[in-house]
Amino acid sequence: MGRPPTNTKLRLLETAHELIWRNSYGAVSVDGICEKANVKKGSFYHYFPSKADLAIASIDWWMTNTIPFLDDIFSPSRHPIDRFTLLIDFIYEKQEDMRIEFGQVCGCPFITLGSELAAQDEIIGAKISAITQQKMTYYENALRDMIAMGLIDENTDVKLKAEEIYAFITGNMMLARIKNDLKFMKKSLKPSLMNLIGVDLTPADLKKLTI
Amino acid sequence: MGRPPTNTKLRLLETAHELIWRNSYGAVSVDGICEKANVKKGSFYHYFPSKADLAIASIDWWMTNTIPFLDDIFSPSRHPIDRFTLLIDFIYEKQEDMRIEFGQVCGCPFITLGSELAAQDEIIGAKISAITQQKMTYYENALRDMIAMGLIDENTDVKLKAEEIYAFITGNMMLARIKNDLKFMKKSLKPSLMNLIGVDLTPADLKKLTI
DNA sequence: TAGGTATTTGACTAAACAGTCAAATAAAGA
DNA sequence: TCTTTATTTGACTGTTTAGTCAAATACCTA
Repeated sequence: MGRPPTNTKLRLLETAHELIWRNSYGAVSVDGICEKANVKKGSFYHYFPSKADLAIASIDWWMTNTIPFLDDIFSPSRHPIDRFTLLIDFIYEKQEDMRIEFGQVCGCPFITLGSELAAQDEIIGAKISAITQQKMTYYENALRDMIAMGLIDENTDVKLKAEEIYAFITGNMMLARIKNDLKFMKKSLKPSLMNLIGVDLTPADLKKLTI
Repeated sequence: MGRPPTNTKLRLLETAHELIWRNSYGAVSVDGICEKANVKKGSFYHYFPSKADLAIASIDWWMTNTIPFLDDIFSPSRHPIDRFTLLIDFIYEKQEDMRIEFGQVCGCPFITLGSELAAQDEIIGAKISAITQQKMTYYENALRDMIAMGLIDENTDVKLKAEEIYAFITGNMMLARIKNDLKFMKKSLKPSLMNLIGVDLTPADLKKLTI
């Protein structure tokens, strides 16, 4: 009964995500999103009560899209070291795709938006904090498996280490965005991360970790 | 001859820096800066050709202010380990000051602004990249001194390690801003950093590194 | 084919925005 | 006191902004 749903809402989410990721929340207007998504403004406000609400919804939508990839990458069936190297591959490939398509290394969409808006909007701050926590949980599990396998020091504080890993990857993505340059990420992020985690690899194995 | 200079330009730089740091470039208007600085709009455009120019000038001004502190912290007369622990103290104290004054952990002003604007404005991107490089040079020198003193592995790649350190500290500041929380920075940043650098400390020494 | 419902439209507002400018003013030196 | 020069003022413009709304439309079901 009634008119069936369309993909308008989805188009708005996708477009908003892309434009905000490439540029910034402040630099993107509702008009700009509507034009790119081929949606009239009235439709926009039919689906979202405000620009901020769209930004929040697009974060949720993107995270929902990302979880299956993380579930795959951090599958307990994988060797825990492979989980982290696959994670870096996943991040690098996405960044390289963006760079080729838009000429711009875009970094992490959550962190970029969170950094811009956390001080203005508590809801966004809380949302990004929750995503941060969610991602660190994947790391914690991998670290626990590494301890069980004797790959890292059994006294490793996994919560602390997960936070370190997250800050390290985040910092690198941010710098890649600012410099618009993926060299470090390509050449050094994997071996540096292995070193941070505290896993002992032979120099030969470390060399193989360049993407 | 002629009317003497005033502190108007300086007031604009200070105010712009504070407002943009606390909020974001996009959330701060020229009118807002003028009002807070008690400057009429005509005066603003007497000193700066555009809002973007003021942002760039305020970055330069802030970096110029910061250099004497970095020179002191990274003075070759200090023990290289102390240089890094003092750096973290310096960062933490500033963040804690901001949190108390404004109720908001503000993170690194350069990185926050760079992340927001790098994709829109090449000049800003290049400027922040240069500042990044400048800061890493301090780290490189300290690392070389650490090698000379036998504190870290003599095969350490100092340029690479300096980049890791910078990304790590940056990532932590960013997360502190997003979470509006300095707990990790207070409790764990110093020992985690020492671990990243690869300096061997006794557990007792590590415990002392909490701020 | 008629009725019900979600979607779409386009014209609208009011505020905020960056930036302009000619005129007024303040002070130092001659 | 007069000239010179930098600074300050406030009123102004035109554009962009987020957000509103009543009316039109599309499509499913009965």
